[in-house]
Amino acid sequence: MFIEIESNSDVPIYLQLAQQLMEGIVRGELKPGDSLPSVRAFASDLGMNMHTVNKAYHYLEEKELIQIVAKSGVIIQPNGVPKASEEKKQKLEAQLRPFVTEGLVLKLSEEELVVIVRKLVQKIEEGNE
Amino acid sequence: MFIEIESNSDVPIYLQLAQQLMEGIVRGELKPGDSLPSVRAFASDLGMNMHTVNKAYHYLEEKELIQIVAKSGVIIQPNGVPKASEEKKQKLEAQLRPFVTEGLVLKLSEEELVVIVRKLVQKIEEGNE
DNA sequence: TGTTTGCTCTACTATGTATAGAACAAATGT
DNA sequence: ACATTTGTTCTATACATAGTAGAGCAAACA
Repeated sequence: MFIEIESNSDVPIYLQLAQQLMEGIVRGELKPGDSLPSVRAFASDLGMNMHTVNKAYHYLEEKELIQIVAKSGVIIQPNGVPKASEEKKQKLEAQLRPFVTEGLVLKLSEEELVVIVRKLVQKIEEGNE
Repeated sequence: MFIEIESNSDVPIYLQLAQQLMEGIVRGELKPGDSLPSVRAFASDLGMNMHTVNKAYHYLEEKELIQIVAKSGVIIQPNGVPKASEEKKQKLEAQLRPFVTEGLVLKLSEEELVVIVRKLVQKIEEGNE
């Protein structure tokens, strides 16, 4: 599991970390039950602060993707991630809306937008870029 | 053109405003050459600060969707919006990536994600919700 | 000529991000 | 049993963004 953080990005580094861990889960590099590094060890590895890793972990815990066991460690959700509820799908749709709007205003067609999504799915599942 | 701002949203209100104006452009409610309200009048209408409207306008100007003519007013890009360059498409793809990841980690299939995007295109073009 | 326009300036508050160091109590490893 | 490691909690600092507020400017407009 290779983590790359862009310190110049406008995306907070705790979110970059969380997102890359999510991609690891999608790819199966991180399997249910796998343990993640301690906040101190991970922070040291990545050259960031303990609290920043902690924030990423809690972000993933809120999404029920990992389990944080106090004074013990952090593991990937052992039972696997349940499929998105209708509510979560709607939240995702709402979050997606501004970007679809941006595409449309830049004269991209529905098909072009679909192609972008399909390409992204491939990239994420294969671990490209 | 109806604008609705959610003050409880985690999306900054200047962005909410800019996004809804973009949807207006997509729908053709705002046509090239149309003028937008002055920052003061709009702010008064929407119950927000002049500077917040100003920020939304400059956000849209950076995207070349409107033209701000100092001491005169603001108009929708008169020549229409040029189609997205390859660079802009890639930027959009990068912005979309975390949300596609989120969908995949919640066990949504590629097809389900595509359906969400198609639904969104319809909603935005028809002005639903 | 008086009003409206976007622009600029300072100012203040609130929130989020990131880092830093310290201490705590429970789980873990030996 | 003991020392280490664990996530948690606390205080602190620094910086950026968001939002509001009020004032003044010079040019465009009617």
